[in-house]
Amino acid sequence: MTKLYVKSKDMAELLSSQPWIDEALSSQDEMKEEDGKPASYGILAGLNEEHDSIEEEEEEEDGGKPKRRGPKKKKMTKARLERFRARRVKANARERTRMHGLNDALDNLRRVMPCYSKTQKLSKIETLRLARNYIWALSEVLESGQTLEGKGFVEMLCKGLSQPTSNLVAGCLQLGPQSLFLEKHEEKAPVSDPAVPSHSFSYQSPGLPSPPYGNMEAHVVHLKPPSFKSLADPSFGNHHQDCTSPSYEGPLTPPLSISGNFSLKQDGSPDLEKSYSFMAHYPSVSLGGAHGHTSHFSTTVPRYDIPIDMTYDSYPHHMVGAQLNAIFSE
DNA sequence: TAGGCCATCTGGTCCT
DNA sequence: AGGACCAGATGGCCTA
Repeated sequence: MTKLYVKSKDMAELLSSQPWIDEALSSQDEMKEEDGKPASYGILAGLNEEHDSIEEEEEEEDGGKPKRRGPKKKKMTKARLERFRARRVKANARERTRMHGLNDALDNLRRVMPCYSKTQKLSKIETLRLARNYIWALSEVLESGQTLEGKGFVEMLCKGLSQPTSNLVAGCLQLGPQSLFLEKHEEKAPVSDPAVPSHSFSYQSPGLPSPPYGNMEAHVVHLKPPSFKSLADPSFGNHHQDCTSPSYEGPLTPPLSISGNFSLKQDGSPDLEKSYSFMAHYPSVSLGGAHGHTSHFSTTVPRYDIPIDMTYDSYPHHMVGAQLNAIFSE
């Protein structure tokens, strides 16, 4: 049964008294079949042109004969109705495409977030909140020129996020990289034996609630560079090229770059063709030795992700270790 | 079952 | 006139 969505019962009665309404209503069911979606809302779609005339008549009816003014309303003929429907279907398709584009952009944003999972996507609103926090946190790092403490970084990222998302982010960031880049400042990371799984990635309960969505191992963690001092070092972005670890075929997310993102080719070198290029301007940013007032960072920071849908046991830790050593052994 | 999230439809508004 | 954008409404799906 088709529903009428109108402002008032009176209006519904008024509209239903119109001769064209039956035809229009019957067409709604066809619409439903065509679009594969309920047409319950705006069931009078395409008939609003007629609403105006109806309301006009109502206003003019006080006292005597309704006077017709303004452009003469065309009767909703079958041809007009069909034209309207065609227009509406086209508009719906455009709107779908538009929303898909929006969702794609949101997906791209998810991929460059500190915590990314294909299996458990952040909601739209949480993605935007996390993005805001992420930008904020990175800005803080740039301004202070210091590395954020792991806990502080997590706290900044989780500000304003829902509890489940906070748990997810906190859990992801406590998986290992945090301790990794904190250790870096204490001592040079020893070159790990590629054959031996990296201890840094052995999951230890961080004392935080478990992520609500599956295992830790199901999420991608974007590793942070040890400090943003490295960003100012032009040689930093080349580390991944020197990495001699076996080529990893997993889903590397776009590596983060201050100046944009780049994609990695199969051999691990940056795919400049696919790189985004936008310059970030940071006025008077002090980066531990970096000079200048407006910094154009053209260096890139490689990001290495733990692939999703891969259990801890199956994950090639030695590759992670090699990659991390390449990053952090500066 | 309620609430959150999402995709879609829809009509209005603005712009080209 | 037609397209882009927007916000409201709706129903489906999923989870606690």
